[in-house]
This record gives sequence, structure tokens and C-alpha cells, in this order.
Amino acid sequence: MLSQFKSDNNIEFDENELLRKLTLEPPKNLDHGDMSTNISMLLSKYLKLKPIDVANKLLHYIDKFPGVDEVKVAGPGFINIKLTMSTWNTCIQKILLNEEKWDKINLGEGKKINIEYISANPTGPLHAGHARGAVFGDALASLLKEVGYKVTKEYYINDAGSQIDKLVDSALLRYDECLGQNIKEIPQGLYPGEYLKDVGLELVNKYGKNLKTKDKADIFEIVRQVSLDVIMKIIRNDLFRLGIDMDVYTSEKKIISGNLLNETLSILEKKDLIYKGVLDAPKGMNPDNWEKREQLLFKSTNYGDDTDRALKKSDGTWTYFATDMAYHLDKINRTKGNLINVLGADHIGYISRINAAVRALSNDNFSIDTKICSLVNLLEDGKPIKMSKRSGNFVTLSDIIDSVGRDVIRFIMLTRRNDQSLDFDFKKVTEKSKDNPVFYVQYAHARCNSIFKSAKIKEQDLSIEDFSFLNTKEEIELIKFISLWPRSMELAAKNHEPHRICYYLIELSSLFHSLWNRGKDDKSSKFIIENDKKLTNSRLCLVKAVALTIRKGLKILSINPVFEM
RNA sequence: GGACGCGUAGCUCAGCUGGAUAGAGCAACUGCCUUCUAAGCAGUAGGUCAGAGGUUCGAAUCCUCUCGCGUUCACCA
Repeated sequence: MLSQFKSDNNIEFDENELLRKLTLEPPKNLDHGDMSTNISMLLSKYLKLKPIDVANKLLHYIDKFPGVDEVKVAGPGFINIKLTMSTWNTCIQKILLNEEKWDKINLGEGKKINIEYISANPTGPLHAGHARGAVFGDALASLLKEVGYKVTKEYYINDAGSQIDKLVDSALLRYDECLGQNIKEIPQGLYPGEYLKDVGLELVNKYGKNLKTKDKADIFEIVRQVSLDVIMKIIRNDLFRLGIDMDVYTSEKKIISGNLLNETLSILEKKDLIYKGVLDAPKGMNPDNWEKREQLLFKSTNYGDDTDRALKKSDGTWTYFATDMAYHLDKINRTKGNLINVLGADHIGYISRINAAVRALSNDNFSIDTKICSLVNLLEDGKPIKMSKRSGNFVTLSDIIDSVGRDVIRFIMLTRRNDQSLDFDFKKVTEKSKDNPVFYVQYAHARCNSIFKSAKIKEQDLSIEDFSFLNTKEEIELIKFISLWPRSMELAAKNHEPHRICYYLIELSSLFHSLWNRGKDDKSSKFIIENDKKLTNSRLCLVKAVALTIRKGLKILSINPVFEM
């Protein structure tokens, strides 16, 4: 159409440039028709005419397209297109004939993508803060899978480093305790949590008193392994209860003992990205507190970081960042595609160096998108819940699952953009009202199901033929909204923003509830009309399409649909 | 002091990557259960999108500066 228009008007413009800026999408306001385009604004520059006049020129090009009912110029020069009623009726038919496939989009094209999330230290059970990253990462993973990526869900176990020494010491204390020794108070700096009693018990079960007779250095590895086994079992169980199943658990210790650090180093060396040097004190810091040390450094500033980063400590051992680089090289090698990290708000300062690392190690072939999940404030009826890590008195993920259930946690934590902090109020999230979106969406689905029960027909027994009976404004609006589902999913996936799925479902539910209530004031608007089988059938098909879409959305969020409430 | 994020209705938040009159829920006020589930619906009221500039046909959205809030800042992990 563009080239036709070009020659007709004898003008020149860059079609690619235009197509990039061109929009053809359903407008916010449904009164503006079904599709809307800004093409006349874009062309007005070349034609040296007002957008409105351009639009009027364009009208007769557009109304020749099939399925177009009416074309109007509006506002500053938008061209609004109204599609014929039958377009929408066939739309519902297509949906029901291809229940599984009608919304398939192939954004990922089978490309691999690796998403690392949770990666909580294996020193204790998961707590509330972990829950958000866990749910977010998991929903994002299944969303990406849904749109055609090959997704690997990965957990990095930080089973090396000083926190493991602390863990071993804490475990040995509990071991003594299990052997009947009075351990009194847990010393400062060790992990006080009760869960370590299980580790002590396991050590006694496996080794009896035998560990007592040996040097600490000799038993370190044994205790370390038993502690990790017990705690990772707790963590996996917490994740299982949240409905999360990771594909890969990677051990930091294995990364260190393998050859990856050397590989990393040689890649950086070849690219001239490492040097021995001394870092300057950060701006604003008192230079008296600054100790100058010569270290092996990575030139992350070449990739936009504010300062270069240490790979080795001054005593020559690797930094955490160095092993993390090696780990990311490992992920790049395995994935040969882009990476995603889901981290907590306290890792904000880490983003730019890991970006630099991935770009350097992948030769700029791949990139990493770091999603930061902001803080979760736990509240009980508006008042903050006090937690103290010191006393081991903090709310665990397991506690939350016990009190509100998995579906509520998942939905609430996803009904917010990841970079916004989130209030999680135990009282509010179990409330059953519109204030609580979980029940709102579930209720819509339960109502769908209830209609089929009243009609004494099963979803799969509906006849999918004639939908010309669906013609009220509200029905068509609902069909239109359902047809937007693949687009919503695509946008959510492209932007790595699973919260959009939640908001879509809430809006869909709202439209459905509204349609339902119409039948209260006006009996002819009910879904089931006693003596009109055809009308009833087509309306039930619409209900089915709603139910299908809600289920698809909930499936991505790993939330079970409810059939009765 | 630097980095990153946030600032939208009294409160909690969306806003489709630059579109038309900025939207939901809660709280307030009006209505709707003999009816396919009222855990719901319809309506009223509530806004200088923190502030000031800039980019253009057009800005809550992009850029710059200012203010406020949050997270963070060397060999920890």
C-alpha cells in the first residue's frame, strides 16, 4: 500500500524508517474503533500537509482491505478502523477450534536462554525475601518457555567461602548438643537457627561419636557435606511447596576446582582486559580509611562500569567476583544464548560489573539482563513484623506458605512490577475481596464453571459453528480483549515483565464479572436463555473462551484455577 | 560524594516503550441479592502525573537539571 501511495503522490521517504515508527494497534479507548494507526502523522512531514489532510487522502486506500467495516479520521489525524462483526465472530471460532495453539507465538524461535534465580546461600531455609525472587524468576521462566524459548532454570549454590566455615562451626556446635553437651548460648557470628539441630542429628546418626576424636581439619569436609545436604534438602522442599522445580543446581565449589577460572583468565588476557594495579578510593570516602593494595584487576570500565574490579585478593586468592565470572562463562558455554539473573535489591551495585563480565566473556555475542526484585515488607494488619536474624527469629518462606498458601503468595508477589517494593500484609492477602486480586480472578473462573453446571453441559460438548448471535457491545468487547491475550503475553515476555500477565487476568475477569451482572438487570443478557439453544450455545462458547484464557494465564503463573468457591 | 531505582487520586498501584478526555482497587457517598455464585456489578466524587527546562505534529512516558524517598558503594558472599 505504501509504494502505491508513494507513486500516486509522487513523494519519496524511507519506508523502513516509517515502518519502525508506524503503529497499528487497538486504541485504549474502544470508542475509537478496533484498530488505530498514526501513519498520517508520520507522512505529514514528507507531504508537507497537516496530518488530518494526509489522513483523508489515505482513507480510500485502507477501506479496501478485507474485514474492514468503516474507516474514520479522528483527533489530530489518527485513522481509526472498525472491523466487521463477522471478524470477531470468526475470532471466537478460531480460538475454540485451536484451544491449545491459537495463542502460540514464537518469539524465542527455539533459542536457548538461561535464567538464574533464588541462589540463596545454603546456610539456612528460605525466608520471605527469597520468595519474591523465586516466584518472579519462576513465572518469567515459564513465560519465556511459553513463547518459544528453550529455558534453563538454574540455582547457584554458594557452597564455598567464609559463610561455609561459619556453617561448619555452627553445625559442630549442634553436633555437640546432640551428644548431650550443654552448648549454652550460640556465640556471635555463628548461625543460631534451630534448623541446624537437624544437621547435628544427622551427623550423630551417620558418625556417632567418631567425629569427636578427630582434628577439625580432617572432619571439615564431612561436616560441610552433611550440612549442605540437609540444608539444600530443606530449600528444595520449600521450593517444591511453592511449585518451583529448578533444572540445574550448580556448585560454586565445583566451579573453583575446575578449569573455568583459568579459562576465564586466558580469555581476559587475550583481550587485554586484566592488569595488576591499585584501585582509587571511591569519591566521597575519607582517604584515611583507604588502604592501597596491589591486586589483579578486570577492566570492567571498558564496558561502562564505574571502576575496575578485583579478581584476586591481595593475598592472591580469588575474589567472589572472579569465581562468579567463571560461573558466568560456564553459563555462556552451556547456553550459547542470553542470560537472565534475578537478584535482590541489595545487589544493585553488582549489575554493571556482571554486564561487563558477560560481554567480555561472550565476545559481545550475548548479554545478561539483571532483574532486581525490591524489598518485601511483611506486615500484619498494617503493622510491620519485627524480625531479627540474630536470634534466628525471622519469617521463613515455609511459614508464609503455611499461613496463606502457595497460590496467594505467587499472585500477590507477581501483581507488582519487580522494581517496586512490595507490602505483604498477612491479613490483607487472605481477605476475599476485590482488594485481593487472587480471589477476584479465581472467582471469575469459578463462575464460568458454574454456568456450565447450570446449563448441564460440558465445555467440550459445545458446538462450534455459528457465532453471529454474539452481537452486544459488551460481548464484542470481551472477544476483543481475549484476542489481545497473545499480544499481552508477547509484551510481557519481551520486557521480562510477568506482572503484565496478572494485570491482564484482572482486567479480563473484570469484563467477565461485568457481563455476568448484566444478566441480573436484564434477563435477556443472561448466558443461559431457556428456549434459545443457539444463542445459549454461542454465549457459552464465549464463556469457555474466557475460562480457557484465564487458565492459560494462571498456568504461566503456576497457579491452580479454582472451579468452585 | 558516586551508581542504580522510585516519585501518578487521601491510601496501594497499573499505564501496552511517544498518541486521542491519565486508569483500576481500597477508603467516602448512591443504588443492585425471590435471579447463571453479591468473594460480584452499576454510579458519584477525587489529578498541575514531584518541580523546571528541552526534543516534536504530540510527553506521565525520551534528554538535562533541581528536590524528596529507597537500595548500594574496596579483599564479604
